[in-house]
Amino acid sequence: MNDVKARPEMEWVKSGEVRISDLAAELGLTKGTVSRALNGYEDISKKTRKRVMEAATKRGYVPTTQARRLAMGLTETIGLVLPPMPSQPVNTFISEFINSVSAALHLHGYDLLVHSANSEESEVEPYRRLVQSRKVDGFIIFRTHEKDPRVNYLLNEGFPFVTHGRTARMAEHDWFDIDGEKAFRDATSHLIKLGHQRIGFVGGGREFFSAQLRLKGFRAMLEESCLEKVPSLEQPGDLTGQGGEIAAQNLLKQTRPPTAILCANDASALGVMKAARELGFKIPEELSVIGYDGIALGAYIDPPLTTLTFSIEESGKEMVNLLMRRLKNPDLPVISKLASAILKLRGSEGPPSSIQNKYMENCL
Amino acid sequence: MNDVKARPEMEWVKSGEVRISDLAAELGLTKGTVSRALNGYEDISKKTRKRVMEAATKRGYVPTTQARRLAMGLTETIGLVLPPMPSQPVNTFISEFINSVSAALHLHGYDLLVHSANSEESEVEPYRRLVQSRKVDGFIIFRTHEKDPRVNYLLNEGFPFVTHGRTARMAEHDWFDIDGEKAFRDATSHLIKLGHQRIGFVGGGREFFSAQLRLKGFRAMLEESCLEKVPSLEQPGDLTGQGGEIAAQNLLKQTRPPTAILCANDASALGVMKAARELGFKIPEELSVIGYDGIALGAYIDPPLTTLTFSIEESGKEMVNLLMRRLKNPDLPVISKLASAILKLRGSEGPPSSIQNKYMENCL
DNA sequence: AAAAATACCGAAACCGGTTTCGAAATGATT
DNA sequence: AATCATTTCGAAACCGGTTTCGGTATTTTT
Repeated sequence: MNDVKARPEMEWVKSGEVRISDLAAELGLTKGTVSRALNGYEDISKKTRKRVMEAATKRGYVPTTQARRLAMGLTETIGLVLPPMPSQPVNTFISEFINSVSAALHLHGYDLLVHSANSEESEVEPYRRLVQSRKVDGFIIFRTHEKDPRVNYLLNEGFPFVTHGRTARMAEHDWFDIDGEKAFRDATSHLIKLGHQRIGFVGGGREFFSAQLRLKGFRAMLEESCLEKVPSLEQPGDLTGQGGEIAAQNLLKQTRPPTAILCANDASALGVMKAARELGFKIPEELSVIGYDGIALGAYIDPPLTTLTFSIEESGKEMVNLLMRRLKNPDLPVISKLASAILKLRGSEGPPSSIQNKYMENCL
Repeated sequence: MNDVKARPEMEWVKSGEVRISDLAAELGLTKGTVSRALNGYEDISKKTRKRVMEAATKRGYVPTTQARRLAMGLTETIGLVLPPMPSQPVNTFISEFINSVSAALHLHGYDLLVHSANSEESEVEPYRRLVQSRKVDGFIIFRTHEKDPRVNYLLNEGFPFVTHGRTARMAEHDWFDIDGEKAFRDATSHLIKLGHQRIGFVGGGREFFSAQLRLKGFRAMLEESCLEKVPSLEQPGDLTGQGGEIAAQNLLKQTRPPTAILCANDASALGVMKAARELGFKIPEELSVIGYDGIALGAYIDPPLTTLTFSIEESGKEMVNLLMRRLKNPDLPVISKLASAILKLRGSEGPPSSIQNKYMENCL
């Protein structure tokens, strides 16, 4: 029927009825002794330890978390504040990220407290509340800004945290990031090698540092390849499908539209593809599109979306490792880890149609 | 620069340094009195209450959560256990759901503890751990099975919870659900009215009760419309894109393939569309496809996916309301709420090509 | 003005653990 | 056998709040 009776020794005793004092009384010991026996202190004889542990499992004793945490002065909980979401419907990233972070934390005996952000109040307010009420021992922050008020606040408080993404103060805190700059250099280079000369770029909002770095990688590769930087080919976006649509319209209605568009994430890439279809551009024959994020869904559309992908699970694990290290020893020097995204060719890019290929100039 | 100095009265005092005993000493009161003053007890004079509250805000006092919770014997925390995720890549639902639940809980002063499930262990194990260690006061469960071991366990323990989705024991616990049966009746009816006679169905795995109900709605409407039930047109699925692909191949390679396919969720619908493209079926001219979930991304593919949609935010809110009611008074009779999904026509369905329309028979 | 009722606050127990300290019991040393 | 070192556990403080109970001080009643 179910797993409930998989533990015969529990004899249908409801959980959570037995306290440490019950156990102590039953064994003729004090609760201090029982506690030390259970926690592996050295000053407990093998015999009593065995006796205590057997009684504990027999009675199904599990220490009450709240009491333990109060006594030990820590919460064994990490906070994760979700960004306001109305603007980000296509967010498969977040659930995977939460899942991997939660799993990694669990290995260290930590819990994950997920808090939602209220878009009306300041971005730091949730953090402040969690810090002041001492609900968490540390934070995992993602979607960093270059000047990030959350980072400023926590640094000022001396409160532990790790970011997913760099900030202007990255020398002062632990962080994990994907090398978006290199990723976009790679993607740009790939397009250039295919023969593209006019490449559009759909950005991800000035507020996100990572989006800036992606743009930087794009520009760097253009320059390296002696392609002129055309301001009108760089369109702002907002990491949403809608933003991608608008940006694509701005790009494709130009007299000399780009033959390829690089997008700051997959959601905008989908918007770009939609707008392109509506304007009669065939992908990839007349327009190459490349996204970033590697969302699984991209493999199911037509044509499948070429994208830059990375392991969300690894991200979660690494960040948890960084944070645990920091919690164990707050005085360690800050460290960081930069992982790389890989270009996953799925078919939404290809060589440009021959017409345009006149403007090729030698780089030297 | 940031919001840190938005509170001048705090004077750069690090948070969390002041305890209730400090406050009491400073005011010449006992901590009991301070506590009662802060918590609105009636036996405190207006004057002292004012004095206490002013001192509290001035010193930036915030009670330590762990201590409060221990004293009050509750955790003010709700647990949410994520299903093992490797099989569910297209999961925009979860993040939105977490967000809305978290926001709703926050209004009641509750926190959300998100736990990940380990696919190797029993499904109830995470719940058991959280119950025994008293980390949460209640659970929010989603993706229910008809015979759900988690529900069995919690009912047996008498532990509060609400499910998103019904179960075989739905008379014994609070639940919220979308009326998937009606939704699929509607969708099927819509297809029939368009002229479809052979409609395929891609299921969602026998283990999910909701998927069963969707199938039930599909069958009911077929029968109501005097269309014969063709077993080979009902394919099992697993709520993933891959499952959809396989199911679609099984359907479309038949000698008389369906002219429309109804899918248990959007992810499988995307798989179906991919397989259909690869087999040369034009959507919606030669094949109509309808999904379920209303994922935002469906609007960006070609053709945009017609789907059954519902408000995730409402789901979260309602479930939290049900759970809060239960926590306040555990002895109340169980209640439930059934919301309905609406058919969102986006273009992946249409009338069948004329060839097939021979088999129309009169229903009476 | 004495008695009764009320307002207000202190004292102390309590929530359920952890950890320090010291004492008793045991074993080793000379 | 007396002394010293070790092992092992009890006692009690502590974490930081909440809540019950009872006792003054004050006000109201008669």
